[in-house]
Amino acid sequence: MPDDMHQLILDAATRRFARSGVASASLSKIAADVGIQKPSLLYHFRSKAELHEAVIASLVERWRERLPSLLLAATDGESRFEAVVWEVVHFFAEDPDRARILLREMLDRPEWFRGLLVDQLSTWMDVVVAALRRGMTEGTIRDDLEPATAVMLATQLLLSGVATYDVLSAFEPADAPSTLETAASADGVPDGFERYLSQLVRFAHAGLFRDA
Amino acid sequence: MPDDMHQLILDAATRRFARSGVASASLSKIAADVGIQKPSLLYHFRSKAELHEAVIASLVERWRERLPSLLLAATDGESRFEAVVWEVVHFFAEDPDRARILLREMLDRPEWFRGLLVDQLSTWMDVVVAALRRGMTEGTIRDDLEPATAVMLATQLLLSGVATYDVLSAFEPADAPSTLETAASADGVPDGFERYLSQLVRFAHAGLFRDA
DNA sequence: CCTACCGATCGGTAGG
DNA sequence: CCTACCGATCGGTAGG
Repeated sequence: MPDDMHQLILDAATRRFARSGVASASLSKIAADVGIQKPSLLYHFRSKAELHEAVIASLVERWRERLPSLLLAATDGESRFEAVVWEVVHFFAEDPDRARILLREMLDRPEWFRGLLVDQLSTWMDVVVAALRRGMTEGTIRDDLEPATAVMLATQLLLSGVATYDVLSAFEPADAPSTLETAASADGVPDGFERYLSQLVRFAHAGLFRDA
Repeated sequence: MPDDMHQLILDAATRRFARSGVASASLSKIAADVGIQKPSLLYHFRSKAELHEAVIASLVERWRERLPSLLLAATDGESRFEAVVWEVVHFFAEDPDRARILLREMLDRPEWFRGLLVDQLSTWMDVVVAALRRGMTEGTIRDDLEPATAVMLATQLLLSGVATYDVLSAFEPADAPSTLETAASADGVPDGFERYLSQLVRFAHAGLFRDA
């Protein structure tokens, strides 16, 4: 883990791509982050385009690892959609750079991203839409929204809400009961961020569900 | 209007900045868009940084022009928040590049953007939050969300929903009743986009309001 | 994994 | 508004 140069480069590139964008992130700086020279980086990844693809592929792969639990959460009994929403928000919140990279790709290559969605998300979308339609006939889901559109909007809210937390928290009440501004809860997520996430989920929830 | 080179450059830069990001948009290409050479552009704007600032300032100025009607919509009687939401969504929808530029700034310079929000939006936020609190006591507004957070989330949903429409519409039903895929309604907004916008507004609405 | 180097492109300046 | 040019940095290659 600590000495797999391939993985170290991938992680550094992910960070740089997320914060500066792919075009503005230079191979020299990514190499410097892991303590090597640029030509050495280009031995592991033959071009910047290949490194870019690898970063995206790694992100997509981690999403696919999570899909089974997402589908389970979507199809089981009780509070199924709430479970899905929490799965999605945790996927982004455990590394906000994921959300930032995806948001940048949406802006940089919209048609490409659209194709990625159709390839990677169609199955998941079918399952979720079917469950939403059941919820509509049961009266738990709002029936004034196109199901697929509602899913996309809810996901976009979670994704962009996590990606831009640093900005959106500008007007958060500062009456945090924590003793340090860097106070973190058990799982390493800062207190303020966690409170924000629960509001994010509640907002997305309201977009899909009828009031209890 | 058509021969004001200063404005032509601003418009071209806005477009390039929105689609490629500031760092990746080159002054040469912006100059070429308006039919001049790069040194000629640098006569109108002394540096790329100055051009960047001018694009942002123009966007902020257009937002400030819209503020009065926003505050009116927020404080008048009946369906006040719905009017505000429509004002905001129209501000972005009439030129989605506005939303794209703002979203990129949030990713590129989060602390700077946070400061901009505090400077430019505090007054507006105070008015809207006060109105939201009244709505909570009246029972029309959901009371399980921090008002300022709810406003930020709703705005972020509208902004990022418009900015990434090309992506998020991937699963939109294609059963449009229009005769052409480029069919546009009276005000020049394509049919599919307009239907999407109304879903966007409905979703944001649900995040703020209780069910009727 | 390195040093040394390539052509292309960047933002910006000189000078007219 | 232009041509001509600057140093810096980019992605990538040669060669070891």
